[in-house]
Amino acid sequence: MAIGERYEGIVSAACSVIARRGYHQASTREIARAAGLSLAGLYHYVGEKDELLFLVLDRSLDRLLGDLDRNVAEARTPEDRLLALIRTHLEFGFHHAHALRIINRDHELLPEPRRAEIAAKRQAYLQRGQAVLRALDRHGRTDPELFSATNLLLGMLNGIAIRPFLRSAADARALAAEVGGLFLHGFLAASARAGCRAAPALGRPA
Amino acid sequence: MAIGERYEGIVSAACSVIARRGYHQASTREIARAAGLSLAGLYHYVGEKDELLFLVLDRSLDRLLGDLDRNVAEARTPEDRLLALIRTHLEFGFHHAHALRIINRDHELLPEPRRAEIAAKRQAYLQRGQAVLRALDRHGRTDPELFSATNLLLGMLNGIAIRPFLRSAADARALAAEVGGLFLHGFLAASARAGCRAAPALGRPA
DNA sequence: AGCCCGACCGAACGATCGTTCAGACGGAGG
DNA sequence: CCTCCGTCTGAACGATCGTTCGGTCGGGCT
Repeated sequence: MAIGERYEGIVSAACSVIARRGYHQASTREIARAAGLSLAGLYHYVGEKDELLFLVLDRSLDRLLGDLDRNVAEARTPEDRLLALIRTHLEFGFHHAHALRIINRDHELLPEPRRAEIAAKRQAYLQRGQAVLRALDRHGRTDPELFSATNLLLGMLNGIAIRPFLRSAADARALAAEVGGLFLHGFLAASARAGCRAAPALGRPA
Repeated sequence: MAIGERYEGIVSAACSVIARRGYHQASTREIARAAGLSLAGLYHYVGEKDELLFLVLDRSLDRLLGDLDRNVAEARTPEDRLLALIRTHLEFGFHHAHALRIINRDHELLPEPRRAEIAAKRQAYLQRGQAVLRALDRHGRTDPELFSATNLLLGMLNGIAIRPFLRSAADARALAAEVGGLFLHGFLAASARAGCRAAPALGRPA
């Protein structure tokens, strides 16, 4: 077995066990068993349990950010960049469901200073989304408004990326188109600041 | 101290501690301390730790469903019913942030059979949302499409209800109007089934 | 051959967990 | 007065947790 291969096996075992049981319920013994090592053998490779969670989070966020930057860079229009972001997130949720689950559920459980390092990468992801929306804005939205809109979008994506909606890669792409259409129309049309009540062109006169 | 008052104090102490620390990290000793009892005193009122989580979830979901039904019944149009749902959810998130956090984060941790009982109430809430969207649909969406749209909407709401966006009740109302406008435009305008690419009236000719 | 060192294991450490039990306290009912 | 019962407690139980330590094994180097 090549060196480092064991290490990869440990990280992926930790990802699987932590995703299924939650970080604090995932015992080091169970992770060691999933990785095919004894408990002491696991501690030969990692210093403490926190390091396992950090490894999973750090690698997953790096991959997600890499996918996002690659896919957004290929898009030519602001609309396509939004659709690329949505598609990237949903495809990541399909291909790495365990990792996304941990990112959204267990990211607060890390002790400092590793928690800050992960939080920075999460914020970097949020800012990518905010930049995409800013380029798309027609209403002169302020930064706080764009920030909350970004959270709305990511909330939508995470709400469906976790649950078993995505059974195939085609599902992910179709759902991306659906979410893209819905959010794009709403974001472009809605006047965000005023408490506008309903769509004016509803065919229902007051 | 009136009878039952202690019980209420225990439930609210459990809600606070579980929300802050997570269910499995919230020890029965800490909950007892927060309720002003000894550990054994807590067990005089509660059979096991699971019961504490169940009590918090059950009461919170009852209150959320009650609020929703009351507010939706007051609305006269399908659009207003959607806005009432959004406002109800965000106001619940503001007034009972601890409870909503537990509902969204710890609802899977209950053992059977209580887990099924809570899941039924969660599904009842989802179906309320699905019914509101069905009445609003113009595109003849199928039930699975309405189901995923409901999850999109609730994902948006939970994404912002958790984080410290809501600093005041006025914030909750303003954000409800913003979310309502955004989602309503998107839901009414988007053609959900086809993979429509971008808004056609963007002023950008292909 | 002798040696070293990374890989790995069995067994144990102290801490904390959920839960239980025998009993103390105090007021109500006889 | 005594007794009963609901309320509440200190102290402990066994289980499981994260972590550590002493030691074994085997292949590469000299």
